Amino acid sequence: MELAKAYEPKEAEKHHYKRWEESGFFRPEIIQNADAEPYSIVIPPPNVTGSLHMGHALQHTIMDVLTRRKRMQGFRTLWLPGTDHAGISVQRKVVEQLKKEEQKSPLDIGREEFIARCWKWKEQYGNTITEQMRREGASVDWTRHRFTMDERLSAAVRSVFVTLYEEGNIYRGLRIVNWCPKDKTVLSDLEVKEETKKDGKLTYLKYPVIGTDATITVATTRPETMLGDTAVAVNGSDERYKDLVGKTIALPLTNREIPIIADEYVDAEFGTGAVKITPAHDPNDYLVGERHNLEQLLVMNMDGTMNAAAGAEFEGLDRFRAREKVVEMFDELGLLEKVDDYEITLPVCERCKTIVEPILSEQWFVKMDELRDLGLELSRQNIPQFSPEVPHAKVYQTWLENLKDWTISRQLWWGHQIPAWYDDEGNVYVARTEAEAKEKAGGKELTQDNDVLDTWFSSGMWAFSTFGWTGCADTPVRIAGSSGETEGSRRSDAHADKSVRTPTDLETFLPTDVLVTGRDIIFLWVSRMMMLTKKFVGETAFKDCVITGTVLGKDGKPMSKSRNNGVDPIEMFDKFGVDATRIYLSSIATGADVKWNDLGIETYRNFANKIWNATRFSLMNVGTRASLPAIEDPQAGKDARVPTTLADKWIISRLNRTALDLNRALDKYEFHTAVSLLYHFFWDDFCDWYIELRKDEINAGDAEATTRILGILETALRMLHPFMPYLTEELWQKLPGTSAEMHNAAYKHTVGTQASSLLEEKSGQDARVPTDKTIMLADFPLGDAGLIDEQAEREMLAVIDVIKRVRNIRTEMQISPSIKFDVHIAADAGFQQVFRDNEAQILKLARAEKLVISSELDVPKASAKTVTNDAVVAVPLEGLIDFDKERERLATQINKLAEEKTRLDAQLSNANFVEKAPPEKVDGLRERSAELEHQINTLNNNLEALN
RNA sequence: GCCGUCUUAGCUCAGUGGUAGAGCACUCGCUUCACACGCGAUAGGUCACAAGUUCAAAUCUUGUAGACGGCACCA
Repeated sequence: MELAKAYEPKEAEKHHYKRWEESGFFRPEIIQNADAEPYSIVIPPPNVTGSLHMGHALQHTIMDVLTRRKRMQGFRTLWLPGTDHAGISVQRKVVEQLKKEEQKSPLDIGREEFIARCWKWKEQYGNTITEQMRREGASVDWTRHRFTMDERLSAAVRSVFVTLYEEGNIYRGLRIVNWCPKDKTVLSDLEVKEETKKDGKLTYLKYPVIGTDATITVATTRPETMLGDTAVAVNGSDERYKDLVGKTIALPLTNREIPIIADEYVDAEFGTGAVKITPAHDPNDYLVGERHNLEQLLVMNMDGTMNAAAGAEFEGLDRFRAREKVVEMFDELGLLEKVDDYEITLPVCERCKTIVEPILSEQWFVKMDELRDLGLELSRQNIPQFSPEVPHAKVYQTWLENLKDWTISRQLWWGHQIPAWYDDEGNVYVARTEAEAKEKAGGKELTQDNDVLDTWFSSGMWAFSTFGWTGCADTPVRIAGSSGETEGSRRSDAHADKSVRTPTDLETFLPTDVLVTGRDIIFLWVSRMMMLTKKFVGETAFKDCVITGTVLGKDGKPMSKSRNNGVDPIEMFDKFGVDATRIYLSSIATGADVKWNDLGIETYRNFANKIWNATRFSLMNVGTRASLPAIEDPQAGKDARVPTTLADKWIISRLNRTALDLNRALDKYEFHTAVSLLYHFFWDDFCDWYIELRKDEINAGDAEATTRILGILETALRMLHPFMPYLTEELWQKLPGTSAEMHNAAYKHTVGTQASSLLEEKSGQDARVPTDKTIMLADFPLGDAGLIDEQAEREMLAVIDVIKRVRNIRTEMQISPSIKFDVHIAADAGFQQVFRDNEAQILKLARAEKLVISSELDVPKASAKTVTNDAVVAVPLEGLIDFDKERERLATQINKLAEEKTRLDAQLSNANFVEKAPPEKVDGLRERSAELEHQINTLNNNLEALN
C-alpha cells in the first residue's frame, strides 16, 4: 500500500464527515446497548448572524473531543446543536437590508412583514455557522438541531413566562432602565459595558434660591438633565446647607420651582455637597425621588432627543446638543460657575457602543429572589463544578448573591413576543395563547404587548427546551420531577411509566454532563440555565462547566473587527488542516488566554504529518506480504501475543501508561495535558525510538514485528481520534485488519441491522445502511495498569542512555556519521544482559561497528569515555580522537555532575533536613549522591588517564 | 472602591512545596532506504522584585512594580 509522501488534510476532510453524518454515527440511536449510560452536551447556541470565529472553534473542539471519546467508550452520546435567534443582531441586519435595498424602515412594512423578512433572512444566511461546524468535524446530531424560535421552544418560553407571572416572579413596572437610543430598546445590566472618556466635563450650575440672594451650586456630567430636575438634595448634617433645606429653588431655563431636600444619599464631602435630583433620568435620583415623593419628570424621547417637557427651546434637540445649549444659556444668565475637565466612565451599549441613557420606562422584570436561591443552593454544592475552578466558582457565587432583578422586555420585533395582552382599560392578561388570554378577559378585544423577550430568556431554557420540554400537555415529561410542581410535570402522570415506553430525550439526557463556554456568558447564560432548569424541571442543567479562555490576536488583545486582529479558523483549516487546528486549540491550558501564533499550529501540522508518515512506514511492507496475522490491541486481554523483545515490552508499557494518563487528564478536563501526552508518546516513544529500534525487522518483512507495530499504531490512532478525527479515520481505514468487529461492544451488530431501521424511524430520512467500519465507534483505549512494565522501562532507558551518550561523543568529537566505530560498555551482570539482548539496536542507532560488553572496561588510552546511570561507555578512537576536546568534554560532564552533587551534599549535611524531611526523600538523595560520586570518580580517572 | 488573575529560556506557553519543562527560533552536524512539515547533538532561565513561613519556595503568605479581567460607583 502506498501513501502520499505528505499528509494532505483536504483529501481526508473531503469525504469522511458526510459519511459519518449520513450513517447516523452522530446519533445516540446507533447504540445497541439498552443500558448504555447517557452522555450529553448541549452546544452554546451561536447567533444565527454569526460566522465561525476562533472562540467557537476552541469550544467546539473541546466539546467534540469529550463527545467523541465518550462515544468510543460506548456511552449513549449526544451533542446537541442549535442556533440562537439573536434578537438585536438579526433585527439590525434586516433593518439595514431593508434600508439599503428598498429604502424602507420597519415601520413602513409593519411588524408582520418585518418578522417575515427576519425569517427569510435566517433561512438565507443563518446556516453559515452550521456549515462551518461540519468542516470542523463536530460530531453533533443534526437531526436534533434546535433554534430558539422553533415552535416547541417558543411554547416552552411562553409556559415559563406564564408560570413565573402567575407566581408573581414576573412583573411589569416603571423603573430606571438602561436605554440604547440607537437600538431604541432597553438593555439588561449585563448588556451594558463601560467606556472611559478622558475628555469628560463636570459642569457646575448655580441654582437661585427663592427668597434669598443665595444660589446653590450643583455639579453634573449631564447638564441637559437639569431640565428634568425636581429637587436639589443635600446631606441633612451638612452645616453649610442647613438653613437652605426646605427652601425652594427657581429652576433656571424652566418656570418650575423645586424644593431643597435633605437625604442621606448625598455625600457632603463630594463635589459641592449639593446634588440635583432627576428622578426620571438617574437610578439613584429615582430612589431619592421615591423617598421624598418627588415628581418624575421625563424630558427625553426614546430616540435620545429632548421632549416637550424639556421646554419649547429644547424640544427635538439631540441630548448632546441640548447639553451644550443648557451650558450656553447658564453662562448667559451668569449661573455657570465653572466647567472642569473630568475623566468619566460612561455606560455604552455592548453592541453598538452608543452611550446608554438611564431613563424611566415601563418594562417587564423577573424577580430573581427565588431563582437566585435555587442557584445559590446548587452553587454551594459545587454545582456546576467549574474548570478551572479558580476564579470562576467564587465569582459566580458572589454574583448570584448580589443578583438584582432582570429586565426581560426588549423593544424589538424579532424574538418571542411577550405573551401578555391588554384590553381597552389597560388590564393585562398573561396567557400561553391569545385565545387563552381572551378567555381570561371574558372575550374582550385584546392587543398583545409590543415587546419581545430578552434573547437570554429563551437561551436560559436551552438545557431543557431543546429536549422537548414545552410545559404544555404534550411535554415529554420527566418521571420523578423532584421540584416539579410545574405545569409540565403535573400533566405528566399519564405517561409516567418509563417501563412501557421509550424514555424521552428529556429523561435520558438531562442533566447534561458538561457545559463548555466562555467566561463572558457565565452570568448571561450559565447562571440562568442553572436556575431555570432547576426551577422548571427540578434538575441540574449540567454537572460540570468548562470555561475556555480567550484566543487573543497577535497583539495580545481580544480579536475584533475594529482592531482587525482576527484570525479566521477557516483560513487556518485551509492552511494547516482542521485536525492540526483542533489539536492545537486543545493544547491550550483550560481557561487560559493565549496569543494567537501560527507557529503553534504549525507544530501540530507537522505532528499530523508525522502520524501520516509513521503510518506510511508501518504499511510499507504490508502490501508485499501475502498474509499477515491479525493486528491486535496491545492492551490487557486484547493481545494474546507475549512481547518478546525489550522494545515491545517497553512500547506496550509506555502505551498503556499514556492511555491511563490520557484518560485521567480528560476526566479532569486537562486537554493540554492530554495533548502533550499524545504528542510525546507518538513522536518520541513511538517514532523516534520504537520504530527505529524495530526498523530492520520490519523492513526485512518480519510478520511479528509488522503486526506488532500496526497494533501499537492502531491503538494510538484511536487515542488521537477525538482530537484529530479526519486524519485518524483516513489512516485507520487503510490499516489492514481494522473492521467493524473492532467497534466498541455497544455498537456491535449495529452495522446493517437494527440501526438502519431505527434511524429511519427516528429521523425519517433515508438512513443509509452503515456497512463500513469507522474509528469513530472503535473502542477508546483506557490503558491497563497491569501492562505497565517498570523493569522494561528502566532497561529501555539504560539502552537509550547508552545510545545517546555515544551519539554525544560522535558529535562532540566531530566524527562523521558515516564513520563507524566500536563501542565498549561496562556494566553489572544484569545490564550486560540487557545490552547484549539489544546489541543490534545499539549498533544501529549508535552507528557502531562492534559492541564489546564486559564488567570492566579494557580500552586503549585514545578512547572517549562517558558514564550513564547504569554503565560506563567507551569509544576507542585511535587516530580520530582530539585529546584536548576529550578533556574538555569530560570536564564539562564532570562539572555538571559535581554541581548536582554539591547541591545534594549541602542538603544532606543539613541536620534539619535529615531529621525533618521524609526518610525516603533523604535516602533517595543519599543514593543519588553516591551514584554521582561513583560517576565523577570514573570520569576523573578517565581524565587522568589522558594525561 | 471591592474581588480576582497574570508576570517562567529570544518568542508562544506548560508546570505549582522536594535536582527548572515543551514547541518554535538559535548553534553545530546529517540528501541515514516513513517523514527536511525530517534526523542527530548542543546551547539557553538567580521562574518580575522584596520580605516572611518551611529542613526545603518558581510553587505557600504579605508587600512592591507592571499587565489584565470582573463587579460596584461615578453629583
